[in-house]
Amino acid sequence: MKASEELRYAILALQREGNRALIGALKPIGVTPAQAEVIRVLDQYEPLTLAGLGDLLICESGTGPSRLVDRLVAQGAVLRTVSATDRRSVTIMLTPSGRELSRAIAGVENALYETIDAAAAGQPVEALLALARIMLAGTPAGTALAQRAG
Amino acid sequence: MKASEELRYAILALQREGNRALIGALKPIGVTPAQAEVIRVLDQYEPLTLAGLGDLLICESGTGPSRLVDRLVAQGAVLRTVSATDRRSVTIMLTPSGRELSRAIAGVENALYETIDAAAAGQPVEALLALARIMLAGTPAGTALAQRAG
DNA sequence: CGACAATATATGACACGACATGCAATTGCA
DNA sequence: TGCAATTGCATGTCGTGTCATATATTGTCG
Repeated sequence: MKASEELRYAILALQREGNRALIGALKPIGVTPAQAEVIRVLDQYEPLTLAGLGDLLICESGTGPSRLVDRLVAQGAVLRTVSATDRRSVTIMLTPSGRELSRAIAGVENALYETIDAAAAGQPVEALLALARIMLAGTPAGTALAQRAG
Repeated sequence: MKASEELRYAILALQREGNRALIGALKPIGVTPAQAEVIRVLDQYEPLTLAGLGDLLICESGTGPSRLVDRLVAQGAVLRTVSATDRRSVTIMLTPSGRELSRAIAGVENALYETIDAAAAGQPVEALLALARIMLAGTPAGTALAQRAG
C-alpha cells in the first residue's frame, strides 16, 4: 500500500476510533462530541452568531449548525436570541447549565489529552502538526483550527 | 492550545476536508466514499461475508455494513447470496459493473494520492504513520488497516 | 433428541454531515 | 425611494455511523 493511501486511511481510522472513545467518555455527561465542541467554543468565544460559530467549528455543518444548536437549546445548554441590530442573525450564548456542562466536558477532554500524550510520547508531534497545517491551508476547517489554536 | 488538543482537531479537520474532497471527486462516478471503500476492498478480497467485509473496512459500520451493502446491491455493483454451507451468513461479490466501478474509483484515488504526495513532500510521513500505528494498536480500525496495508 | 447458548445478519432509533432550496431581513445602488 | 442582490438562517433530503434490539440459523451439551 502506498504511503499516501495508508496516510488517508490512518487519518480516517484515528478519527473514527477517537470519536468512538469520546462518545463513550461523554455519554455520562449527556452530550455528543459535536455538541461538546459547540459548548467549548461558546465558553471561550461567546457571544457568537450562528455563522460565527460555524466558522470556528471543525465539525462545521455546511450552511450552518442550526440543528446542532437546536438540540442544545432544547436541552437548556445554550440560549438563542434574535439580534436587535440585525433581525436576520441570532445571538448564541451559554446558559449557566451550559457553562457547568463545559467544565465537565473539559475534564473529559483533559483525560483524553493525557491518553494522547502518553501514546505520542517521544514522537515528533510538532512535525505532524506542521504537516497538517500545510494540508489544511486555505480550507474552512484549517482556518477554524488556526484561529482556535491562537 | 495544547499539542494533543491541536492534534485531535487536526485529525478531525483532515478527515473532514479529505472526505469532502473525495465526495466531489467521486460524484461523477456515482458512489460515496464509504461505498467506494467497499468496492475497492471487495475487488481485492472477494468473496467475503458481511462480517468479513466489516473487519476489513476502516469505516466499519458497527454490527455490520448491511445497509451499506444494500445500496450497492440496489445499484447493481455487488451480488449478495446466502451461503450454501451456513444459511446465516451471506456471500458478497462484485458484479462486472462493480468491477468497472472499481477501476474508475482507482483512478480517482490515484489522483488524490498524488495531491497528498505533493502536499506532504519533504514531510515525515513515515513518522506520522508510525504514530498512527501506535495509537491504533488493538482497535478494530487499526487491525483492518494493518491487514490491508499488508 | 431437545433446550440453550452462540453466531450472522437485519432493523429501528437517533444524531450527525453534506448538499440544495427557501425565506425573511438588510444592503446597495440607480 | 424602490427594487434587485446579498446575507443569515431554517429546512428537506440522503447517506452514513453508532448503539440497541430482533430474528434466524447453527453449534453444544445434557
